[in-house]
Amino acid sequence: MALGTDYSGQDCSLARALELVGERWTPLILRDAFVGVRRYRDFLAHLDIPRAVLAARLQALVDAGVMTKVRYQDAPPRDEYVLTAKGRELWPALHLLSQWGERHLSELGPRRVYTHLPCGSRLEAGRCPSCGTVRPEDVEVRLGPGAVTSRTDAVSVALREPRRLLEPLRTS
Amino acid sequence: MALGTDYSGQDCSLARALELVGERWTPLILRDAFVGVRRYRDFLAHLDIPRAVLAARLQALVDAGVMTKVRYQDAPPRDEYVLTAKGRELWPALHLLSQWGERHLSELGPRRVYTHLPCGSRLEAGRCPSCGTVRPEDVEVRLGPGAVTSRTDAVSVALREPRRLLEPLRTS
DNA sequence: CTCCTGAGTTCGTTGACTGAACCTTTGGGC
DNA sequence: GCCCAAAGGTTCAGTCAACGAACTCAGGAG
Repeated sequence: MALGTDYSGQDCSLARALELVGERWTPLILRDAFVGVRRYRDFLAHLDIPRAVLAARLQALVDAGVMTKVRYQDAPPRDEYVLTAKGRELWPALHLLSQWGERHLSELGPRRVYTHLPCGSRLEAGRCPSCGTVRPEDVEVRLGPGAVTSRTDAVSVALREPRRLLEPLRTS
Repeated sequence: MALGTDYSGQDCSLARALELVGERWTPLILRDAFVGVRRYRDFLAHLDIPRAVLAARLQALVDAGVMTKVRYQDAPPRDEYVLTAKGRELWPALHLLSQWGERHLSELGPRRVYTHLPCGSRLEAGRCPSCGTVRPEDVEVRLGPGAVTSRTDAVSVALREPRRLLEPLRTS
C-alpha cells in the first residue's frame, strides 16, 4: 500500500498530471470534493485515510492550485477545501475513468447514475450526448442499482441522497 | 516513491478502476501501449522502470483482461503485450487527463498533438469536435512545441516520428 | 478550570518500490 | 560441441512512503 509519484525523465503531460493527481488517495479526495465534501473531518470519515496522508495530500493540492482553503467561520477559525477552476476541470477525466469502472468492474449495474439536469440526459463519456460539454454544477448524482450501502459514517449516509455535484455537503 | 493500491471499503467504481490502473507506473505503461509499445524490452527502455515492477504490472494487466500476451515468434518464443478491447476503452480517460496536464502543466505549449485522421480535426476531450467519439486507431500523434527531446533510448527516438495510435512500434 | 472538538503532527511498524545481480531459454558463430 | 549474447524474467537487501495509534494545540462551552 504505497504509491509515491515522481516520473522525472518522462517528457509527457500525462506523467506531469499523475505527479499531481496520481498519488495514492488523491483521486478519491477529488471525487469526494466533486460530490461536495469540503472539510478535513468529512474526508477523514468517508475515506478511512490516515490523518497524516490526508493533510499532506490536501496541502499538495492547495500548493498546486487544484484546491483552495476557504475560511467559513472565525470563532473558532475553520477552513474548507474547495476545488478551484483548475481543479473543476479534472471532472471529465475522473468521470470517464469512473465510467470505465462502471462498465467493466461493476457486475450489479452502475453504482452511481449521473444526469445532466438542464436536459435530463444521462451522462456518457463525461459529457451530455445532446448538449456537448457539461459543467459539474449541472450534474446530478444518485445511487444506481449496483450501489452497496454498507458504510455508516455520516458522510456516506448523507451522500445517499441525490445531489448536485459541487453542492457543499453538510453533516453536522 | 511508493504507490500501493487497495481501496477496499470504497463503494465506488472509480476506486475499483484505480485498483487496476491507478498503481504507480501503470498509467504510463498504458500510455506507451497506446502509442505502439508492445515488448517488455521496449517498456523497460522507455520508462526506466524496475524490471520486477514492470513484470508485476504487465501480469496484473493481463490478469485483469486489459492486455493480452500474444506470441509473435516461436524460436525463440517471444510474446508481445497488446491492449484488449477493454484496455482500448481506457483511451478517452487517459487522454483527458493528459490534456488537463497539457493545459495546466506545460508552459511551452502542448508536448503532443492528436489529430483525428478521417476528418483532420485536433482532438479535444478525447473525442473529435466534429465526428463525436473516436477510435484510437484513427488518431495520429506527433510532437508539439512543448516537447523536450532529451531521451536517447531507441523507443523515445522512434516515437518522435508521427504515428497512429496502436500501430506496433518496431525498434530492432 | 476542565472538558470537548476540529485539525493537524509525531512516531514506530509495515510493506511497496528501487536497483543491482542472478537465472533460464534459445540462437548464432566457430 | 562450446562459448557468448539477447530477451524476459526472478531474487534480494536497502530505502522510503503509508499506516494507525497517540499526542498536541487552539478555541469555545459549561
